[in-house]
Amino acid sequence: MRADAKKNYERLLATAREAVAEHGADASLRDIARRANVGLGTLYRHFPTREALLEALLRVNLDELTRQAEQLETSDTPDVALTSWFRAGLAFTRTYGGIVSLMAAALEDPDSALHKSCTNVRSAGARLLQRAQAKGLARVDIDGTDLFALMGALAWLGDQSAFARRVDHLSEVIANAFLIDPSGPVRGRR
Amino acid sequence: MRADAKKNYERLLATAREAVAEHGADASLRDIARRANVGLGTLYRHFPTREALLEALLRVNLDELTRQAEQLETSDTPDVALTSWFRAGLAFTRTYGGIVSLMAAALEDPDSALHKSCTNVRSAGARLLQRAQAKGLARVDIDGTDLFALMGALAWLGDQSAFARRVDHLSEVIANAFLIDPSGPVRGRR
DNA sequence: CGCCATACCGGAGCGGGGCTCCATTTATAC
DNA sequence: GTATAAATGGAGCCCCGCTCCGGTATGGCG
Repeated sequence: MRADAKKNYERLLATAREAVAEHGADASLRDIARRANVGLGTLYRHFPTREALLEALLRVNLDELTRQAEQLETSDTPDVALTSWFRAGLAFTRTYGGIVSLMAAALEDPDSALHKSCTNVRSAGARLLQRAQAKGLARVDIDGTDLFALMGALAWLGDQSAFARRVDHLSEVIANAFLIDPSGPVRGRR
Repeated sequence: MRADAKKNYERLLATAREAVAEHGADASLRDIARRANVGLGTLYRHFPTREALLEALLRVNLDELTRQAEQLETSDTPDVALTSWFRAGLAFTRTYGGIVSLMAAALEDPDSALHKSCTNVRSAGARLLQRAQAKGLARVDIDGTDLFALMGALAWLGDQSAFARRVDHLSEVIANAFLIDPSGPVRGRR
């Protein structure tokens, strides 16, 4: 890669980070190019699709999330491991607004730049789930995609200002839904 | 209202119904006007905002949903009443794609044309929930807004093609999360 | 050092969207 | 039949995503 190209690439990425943090996943690409002092054509050459740009932005975080799951796979309390990973995933979705629908779409589109990262996350979560299921600590009628879906649903709630502050509470509720507490869950605590 | 105005109003509504059914809540207003053989200005006079148009489209369904809840309030099995209303609400969100984020936003915006219908639905659901809670059949750390949020989250899942076919299953899972079965729930049935 | 192939750049241009505004047309009351 | 207020419709403005290509700068080579 030529020196000027690399410079522009990194400029774009930095600017995109700001813009997406500010306006969510559907930030204006034209605006990003403008703010990076770069032509629109340049942006599109480096990132042919919006997914490609977001992939570059999210790759680090998504890989980190997968790594975390792998690390938690050795835990001897698979239920705790599962819920804490679930929380971590949810926390990640808070870094940028509106990314979760892109990710959901990417799951089904093998050509999306986000496809691989997303399926990686899904499988990582699936393995954590399976370990919990094997010890009778989680419902067995749930699979990795269901787990991803529930995380996505909660992430969507986090994007809606009417519901955002209830996400923590609702994620507990939903976690209780797929976990099985052998000592009998204490429900309706309030 | 002048006769021609009324004619156009109804044409627009009919066309909008088709277009929104086809392209979801963010269907092109320009396109709706075109397909209704009506100027864009005419559309905007009758429906000054997109919310206003959707309000006209959804009013019937939303009122029906509220009515159903009121009817179920006399049920002597409040848990069954709650879940069947929850399902009905979910079924409603399937009539048009992408309406749920509009509704979530309307909940917090008193100026939205959809505000009243949405808060009505929320309160109707809240009453059903309270009855179930009073008989110890539902978690008490949940309120009407939480219920609305969970319905919205499932509706969002229904809009994502990767998750749509799991909605029925996941709605059972989530229903189990806020219901309390006194005989002890049979979890992980599969 | 200077030259040239080529990788790279930028933005004009296209189609489409939301929304406004007002000259023109039309319905209706008299 | 006419006056008048109501209603119309589309041109116009700005934003968007995306493509395409004439111009420009870089880096290797003589």
